[in-house]
Amino acid sequence: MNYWLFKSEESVFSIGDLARAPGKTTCWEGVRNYQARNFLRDDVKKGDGVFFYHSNCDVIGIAGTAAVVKEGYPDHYAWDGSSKYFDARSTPEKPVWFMVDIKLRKKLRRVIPLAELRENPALKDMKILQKGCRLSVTPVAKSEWEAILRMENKPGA
DNA sequence: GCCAACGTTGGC
DNA sequence: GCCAACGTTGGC
Repeated sequence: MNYWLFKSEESVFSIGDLARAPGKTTCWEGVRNYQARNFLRDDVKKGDGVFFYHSNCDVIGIAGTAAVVKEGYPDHYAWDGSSKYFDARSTPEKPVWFMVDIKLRKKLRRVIPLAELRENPALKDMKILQKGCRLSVTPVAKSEWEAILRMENKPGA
């Protein structure tokens, strides 16, 4: 059982969108970075915990939690010519890109802002907080997972 | 295999 | 909108 953080631009797909999705479940399509692809293909397992992170928006931070309900499988948007995620290098025979399915566990009572995450000493080694980290899928340590969940009810603490 | 140019990400 | 940091591309 591992933990992850998935980034999403709030205006593209938000925690609210996930809550409204059928079965509160969505596939995590469109990851087009090899390092993130490797995580999705090889390491993200059913039952793993996922932090849902809003990027590029007013309140940047962790908006909710989700669980992996389906392990890595080919991202078929890559071979859909009409998709913005199309990539001719990927075929059904030799898929290049992979995705998983996640299901909403819960929307947090507040978005835990990035600035607060940075202030928490328990999170100083967290991947997402490292300078220049642009990976959209990153591992989260168990201690980090628990520390963040404790922040939900402690605004400004 | 090097590396400059370019495109993208994402916080601010 | 700006710009730093990063990943990818492609010429050599």
